[in-house]
Amino acid sequence: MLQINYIRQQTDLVKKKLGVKNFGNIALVDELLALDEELRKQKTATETLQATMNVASKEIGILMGKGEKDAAEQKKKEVAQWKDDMVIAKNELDKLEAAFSEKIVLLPNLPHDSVPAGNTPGENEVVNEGGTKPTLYDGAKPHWDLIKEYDIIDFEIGARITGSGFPLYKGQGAKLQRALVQYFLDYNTSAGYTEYAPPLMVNETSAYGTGQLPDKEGQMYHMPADGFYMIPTSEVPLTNIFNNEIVKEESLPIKMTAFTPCFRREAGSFGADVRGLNRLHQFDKVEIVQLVHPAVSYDILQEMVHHIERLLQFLELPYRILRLCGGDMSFTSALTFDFEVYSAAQQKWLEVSSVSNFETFQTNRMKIRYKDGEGKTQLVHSLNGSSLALPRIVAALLENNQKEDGIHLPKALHKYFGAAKIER
RNA sequence: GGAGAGCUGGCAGAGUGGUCGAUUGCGGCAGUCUUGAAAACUGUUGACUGUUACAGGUCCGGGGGUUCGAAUCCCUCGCUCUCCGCCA
Repeated sequence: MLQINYIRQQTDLVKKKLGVKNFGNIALVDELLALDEELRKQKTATETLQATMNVASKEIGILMGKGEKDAAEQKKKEVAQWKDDMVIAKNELDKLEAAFSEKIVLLPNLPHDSVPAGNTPGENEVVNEGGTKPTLYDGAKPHWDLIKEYDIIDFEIGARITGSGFPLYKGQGAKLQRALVQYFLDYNTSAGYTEYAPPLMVNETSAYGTGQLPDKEGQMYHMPADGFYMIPTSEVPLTNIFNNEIVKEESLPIKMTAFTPCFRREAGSFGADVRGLNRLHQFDKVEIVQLVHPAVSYDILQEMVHHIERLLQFLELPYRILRLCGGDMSFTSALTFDFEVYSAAQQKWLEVSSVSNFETFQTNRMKIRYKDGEGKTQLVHSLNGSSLALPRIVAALLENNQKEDGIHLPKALHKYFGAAKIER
């Protein structure tokens, strides 16, 4: 969440940047500032009264200690008179604080200066492309047909067990998942990321910390009996590992990676986008997260982009990298690069990774800080990216590499899959 | 699931209604000593908020209550440990 001090000092800039993000309620900034002023006034008044009462209470204590009971009783009566005022002042303060915190979490992160204006995916800026689109043979099919032909993923049975969007991987399909996960994790850990296997459900505080709440309330599976949410991405538990900690400056950057299934309700999604593996309620993903020194966060963002780009090159998939425009960026992000791979049979670009710098937006909520050279506590910057989301990678691998004699896997996977191709 | 015991500063661990934001030890930092280090000794050392700076306010697992005053008493939730039950 944004820092009120910054909003106070840079009001016009904040409004301008919210405009770039296509935020609909810029008047909220002025509402917040008014509320903030009232809040601080009330706070001063309440605290002054509190200070007076504290002094008097202390005096009573001293009188009691000396055994001057009558004087103490007299003083007690005096202090009791202020109590009602205190209750009123405190109530007012609580009300203002609740109103304030309810509103400040509605402001999205501010976009970085390099974020292009725009509201639709079409306005995203292609910053790099790589690989070559394959030429498919005559009998080529989209992946939803291939998975049946090879009997590697079954949506019908998954739907019977749970519901639509919960695929059942089978045989070579299940093994391919395992191979990809293993490969991605090895690739990340060899780049210095520490591997974690975090909880798959999180509590409300954690979901709030990374910004899923209150923004994405309806998109997570919720367990009301226990107050838990199924994670939509391992970003949530990973980033929360350092929740409320002051880390050593020299321990930065903190690099984390994890494989987890991800759960998304995808309420409101429909149409051709959801066909086959393109959009699921449960899918596997390997994630990278970094907590870094603010001075270098944009260098690290570039480093993470290169890290993921190389991974796609190893997978020999045609890809492109997009700098998201203001209106297409997530609520929490300051700058995001999306990676898409080309899935040849459905002739579509599929998003397989999203790499973002959140600056202090998440760490301000989670209070993840370090002490700088002068001993002052500062918020670290948080970044994350998918490396990678599996289903669409699988879709592209199947479609792009299909041949008469099977699906030829990229070299990098042979060792992990234990074979060079998927056979009928 | 049942019974019991706990939750205090980076860690250990005192504190059971009043000058307690908290004794002490360890650790950290600085200094003395030393060629250097260790040891010893001395000093210093929580976070948030706030102020030009001071002051002030808040924080002893979370929330609520009693009281002039709560780390301390009460309620409630969470977590940890021990025992029993069940179980991958």
